[in-house]
Amino acid sequence: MDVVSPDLNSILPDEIMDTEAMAMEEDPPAETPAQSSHSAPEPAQVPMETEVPEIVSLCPATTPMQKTEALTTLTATDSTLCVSTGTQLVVTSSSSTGPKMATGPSAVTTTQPNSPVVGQSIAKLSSPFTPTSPANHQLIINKVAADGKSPGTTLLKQEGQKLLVTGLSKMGQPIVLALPNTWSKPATSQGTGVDMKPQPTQFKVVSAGTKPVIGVQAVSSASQLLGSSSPLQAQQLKTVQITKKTPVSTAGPMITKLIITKALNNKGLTSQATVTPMVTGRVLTQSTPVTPPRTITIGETISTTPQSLSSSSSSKMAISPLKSPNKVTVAAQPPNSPQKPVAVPLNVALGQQILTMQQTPCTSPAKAGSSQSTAQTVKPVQAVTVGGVNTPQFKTIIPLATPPNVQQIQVPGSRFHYVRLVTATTGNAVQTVNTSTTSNPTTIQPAKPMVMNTAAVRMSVPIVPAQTVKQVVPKPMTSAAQVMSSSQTQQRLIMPAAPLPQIQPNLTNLPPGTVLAPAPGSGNMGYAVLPAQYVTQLQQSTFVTLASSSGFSTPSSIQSQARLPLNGLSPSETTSRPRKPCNCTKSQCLKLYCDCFANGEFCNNCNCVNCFNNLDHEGDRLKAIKACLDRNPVAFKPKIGKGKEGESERRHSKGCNCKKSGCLKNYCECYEAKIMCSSICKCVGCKNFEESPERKTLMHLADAAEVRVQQQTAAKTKLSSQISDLLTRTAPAISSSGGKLPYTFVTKEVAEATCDCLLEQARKAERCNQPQAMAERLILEEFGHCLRRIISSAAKAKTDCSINC
DNA sequence: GAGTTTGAAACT
DNA sequence: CAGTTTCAAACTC
Repeated sequence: MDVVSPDLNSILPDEIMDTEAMAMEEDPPAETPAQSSHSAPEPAQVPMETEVPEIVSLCPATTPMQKTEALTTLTATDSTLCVSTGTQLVVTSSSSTGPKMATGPSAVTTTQPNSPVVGQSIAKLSSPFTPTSPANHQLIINKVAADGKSPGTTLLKQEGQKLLVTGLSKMGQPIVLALPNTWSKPATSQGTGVDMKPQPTQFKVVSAGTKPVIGVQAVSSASQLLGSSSPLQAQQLKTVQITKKTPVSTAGPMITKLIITKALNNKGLTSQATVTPMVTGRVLTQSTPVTPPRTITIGETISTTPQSLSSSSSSKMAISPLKSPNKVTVAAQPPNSPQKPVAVPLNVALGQQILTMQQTPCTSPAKAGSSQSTAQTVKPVQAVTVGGVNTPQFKTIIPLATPPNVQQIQVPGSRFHYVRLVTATTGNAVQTVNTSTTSNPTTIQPAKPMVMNTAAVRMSVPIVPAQTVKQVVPKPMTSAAQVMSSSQTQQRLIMPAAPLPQIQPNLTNLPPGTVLAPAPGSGNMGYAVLPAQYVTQLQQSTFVTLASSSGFSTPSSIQSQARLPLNGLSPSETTSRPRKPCNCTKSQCLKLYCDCFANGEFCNNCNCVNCFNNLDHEGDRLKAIKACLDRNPVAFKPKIGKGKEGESERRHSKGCNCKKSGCLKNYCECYEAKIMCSSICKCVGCKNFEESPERKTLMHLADAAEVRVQQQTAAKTKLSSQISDLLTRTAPAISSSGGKLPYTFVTKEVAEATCDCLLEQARKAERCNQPQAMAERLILEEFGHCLRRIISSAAKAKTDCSINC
């Protein structure tokens, strides 16, 4: 399973983001199994901004023969990782093919004792993209300086029984990794390939004082599985818990905890055994106004053999920078371990984004399932991407194991009052995921897929708008279970629906409402991409619960929502300014002419004629989608994306072709998206560039007009509110002194007379050809006069009353 | 609101 | 791939 931060997207090496490449990487040539186990590919370490702990100590495991151990006792105090705001974490548990855990800056590489690499068996702090040891099951937390150079560069030295990691943090403070004496041997033994007994390893990285602390605790040595045929290695569990502590603010402490638990089920004893990674993931996000802790629990189970480790099975996880208290729990467990719902509060509002990807040796879960036992079959994966900064899109994929029954569910507040959920007829896992803002920060969830036959499916969808969004466009994946993330505005749920075998489009390009064809042999797995609105509009409530009476099978359910930009518009913009209804008449709203369709949305409240862009014409819609994708594989990707490397400006992916508008009208897609034309545009007479005086003038006018509109709207709203309040107030009309209260003088007649006066002023201004500003002024002045007269009358009446009384 | 302009999408 | 047509939004009156 991969979790990739959107922010990391731009800096992640291709081998990380490209799942295909990863698959290849994880599939070393069969003729070189030994090599793979001893010299795994060098992991690409992802730079990240993480404060480096001043002191890092590594503690040995309790017992060398520890097989399966779930680390559930770690707390924020014993193992913590302090990550500064904006820190990105990429945590990858490596399989035999190579290290698979890496984090950004402030990297700590924890190599298993029996790591193939001698001398680097324990830990490593390195600069960005520094080759790490090929040790399997490595945990790499890579410290990278802001500039990727010396400040964060660390060196790793192993001195006898101690492993020292030296380096300087951003603050120039040395980093020390103290390696217990018991740790030195495993690495060497691994290199020899002799006596590969499990070497329980426990890491504790703790820093003292109030400064950031990085804590990594690993229990058991999964890497020992490599090349080891010992039956004692039935299951090994590696757990890493990283807790982030940030300086306690007045608003409350911000805590981010990352718990990674990886279980390896080493069943086979022969080198011919295959690896069947089972990945179950659950990501729940929930946020509260006070930025509660976020917790992500991802269960991963890998059943493997010594040989299998060298052939495949790796998992990566990248966790986006955590700008707020986070809590991430990643658990990999044996297939048979119980899996329980885990509360994973995640504050999406802070721009976090998590990209979860399933990576398996097989091209699809279906294949994996066909080649493996039921328990070891790669299960459908549920993944959620949480839009973070500039994150364009947020999608949830809920693979099904069975052909679903489509159901309609009334979702209050949703533009689309239906949700297509699919019923799973098989015994595959249906999981109920609950999110709670008060979830236990140290929750560790068993990764075992749950079997919930015909159980109601509930998806609690905490909806929190993301402050910012960053585009994440993962490359096409071969696995049917994927996490899609693109820079589209709308949140989307890909949910099980009726299978449509004839369509197997690129998931990353699919619009909502799409039903994905089941992968061959996948057991009729189907996916439906639902319009995001139904969720988006449910953001009024903290949770959205979708229920299916029949339920559908998923190893886990993940729900999280974030508002994402649409073609460059910020979430707030898209939220506050719903897309216009289309007016298509001839395209049936099944071509990209239709904005609704192009945006991957169903038409709703549109003015279109003969619209097929709805669930009633799902078949036609799907065909149209397929046709569009055939013409343009990225047809449904947002046109506005990030520019070239180093370019922070958004730009049109294709560029415009304007010829007459000068790119200063909304005909131009660049101008419409409020971006300037770029070198890829083919426009003629373009005036939409930085220094263009026309553009500046236009922008100023537009800004002024917008401000004016806002002011007028605000004034109207306020005035209307005041008048309404006066006219509808139910307070006694007679004051305690017996006189009429002033507002009682604003009778219907008075109000009408006032309106007449105002209208007269408007007419007068119109007759005189006064500019609008002057007209408004005259009207407002007249309104002031009217008010004064009313107040004067009220005061006079009160005075008279006082005299009379 | 009707008609025109415009440029992307679709088509050839 | 280029030219043409279709289409719907943007724009003008």
